[in-house]
Amino acid sequence: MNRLMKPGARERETLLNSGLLSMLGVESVAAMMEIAIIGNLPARQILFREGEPADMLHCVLSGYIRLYKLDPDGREADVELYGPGDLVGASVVLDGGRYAATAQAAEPALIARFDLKRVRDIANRRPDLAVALTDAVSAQLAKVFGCLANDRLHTAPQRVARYLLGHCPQDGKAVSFRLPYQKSLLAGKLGLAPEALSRAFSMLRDHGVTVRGRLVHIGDPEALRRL
Amino acid sequence: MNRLMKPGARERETLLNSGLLSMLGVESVAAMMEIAIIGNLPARQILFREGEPADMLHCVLSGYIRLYKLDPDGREADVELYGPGDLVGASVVLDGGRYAATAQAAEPALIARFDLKRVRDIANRRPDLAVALTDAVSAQLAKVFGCLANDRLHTAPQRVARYLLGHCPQDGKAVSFRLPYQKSLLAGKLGLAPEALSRAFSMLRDHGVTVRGRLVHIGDPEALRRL
DNA sequence: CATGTTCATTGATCGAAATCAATTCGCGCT
DNA sequence: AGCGCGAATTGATTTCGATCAATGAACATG
Repeated sequence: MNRLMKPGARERETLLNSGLLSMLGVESVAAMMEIAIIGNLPARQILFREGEPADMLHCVLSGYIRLYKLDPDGREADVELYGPGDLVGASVVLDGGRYAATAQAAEPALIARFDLKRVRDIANRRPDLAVALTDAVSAQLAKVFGCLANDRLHTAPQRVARYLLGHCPQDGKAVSFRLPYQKSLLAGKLGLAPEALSRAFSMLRDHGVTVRGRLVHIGDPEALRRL
Repeated sequence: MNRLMKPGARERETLLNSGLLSMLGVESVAAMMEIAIIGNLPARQILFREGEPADMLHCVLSGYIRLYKLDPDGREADVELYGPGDLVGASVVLDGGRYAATAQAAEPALIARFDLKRVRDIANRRPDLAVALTDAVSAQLAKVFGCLANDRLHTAPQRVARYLLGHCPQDGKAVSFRLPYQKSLLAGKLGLAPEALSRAFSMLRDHGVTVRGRLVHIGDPEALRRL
């Protein structure tokens, strides 16, 4: 990783608004800031690999981090996609565990890193950190439950429709917005091959969805909700 | 729920060996025992429903609890299956969240219930509880990641083979064992229709797996590992 | 021991999505 | 603005698993 450094003003600002730090009291925030190390990752850089001893907790400041598992013959399955404010690597038992999956920068990214041992030390002294960690991991667990059920219950076009709805600024009226990352990433996140995502988009054309490049226009959100 | 009661000697013993309590110091154990309520559930009883305000944490003492999500038209997708020692309902933010899925007793079950507010109070005083909770939820998260990747990467027979291998007492030699629950439950856990599980078993017959009722015999674990 | 009910298996059909292959498009570069 | 490469689309094919329907096995019940 390039350019390890202490957090500057910008990074502190972003960290303060992150899922984890925003839950903490001022003293715990200070303690975490103290041990934070900022690093920037070039695209495709591996943050950690499945099975490695886990020694770091990470928080995304900008960019996206893809979490995936490998099968014996090298195929990859994405299990999570972390964006700004998200905690990466919390699926690890706080003490002495190993990473459950591989994390890779999907694009150039800025992250904060925390030494896991020191996090644990702080958590043992400051319950608000421990509780905030539990909350963060619980929220992730709930999200993955949703993803798993979504996979098992819905077809590709339905999953895409739900994703779009979840990213509509408001509800009810027509909207346009930009996909936050490239389509192959989105496909992975939804558990689809890129081709399947493409086909899903073209089916949704009949339901008022227009896509050009990363620009998506949704004519009638209600129609999408009904599938 | 029938017969609410304080934990007796048997229940205390089981609780002490549970995933959560076994990680705690004696004082935290005592505090948790203090607020534990034992209940037994008849088969099919609902413990809580998706979307309800979450006010209880549960620990399975015996039996199995099925966690599932519903889609609009009433179809169910199992997302987790909890057995003795497992923590149910931890996918809930500790403060004021709602249950992310529905929990149902898959068979007659004995559980311990903890008032979530009081758990949070204890966690705020006793870091070891907060940290143990984080660990428990982290472990669940890692497990679900594995499940999601498994779903996306492997076919039905492969998933069944992996399940069987994961439940083999030892490795390398032929073994027999009993499925811990009925096959329809196993099918749900693996994200399969019961028919698909049946077919998977019959394919595995050609690879040294014999099934009669709940009894499974595995002739050559190595053959299974190679698919 | 008989009986009814739930659970499991088997067969046949259908639909959804992975895969392979071939263009085409969009985007970053100079 | 045009170039070039990776990303995205489209088409054809195949595989896998859901679903429906019917039979068979296991189990609790009286």
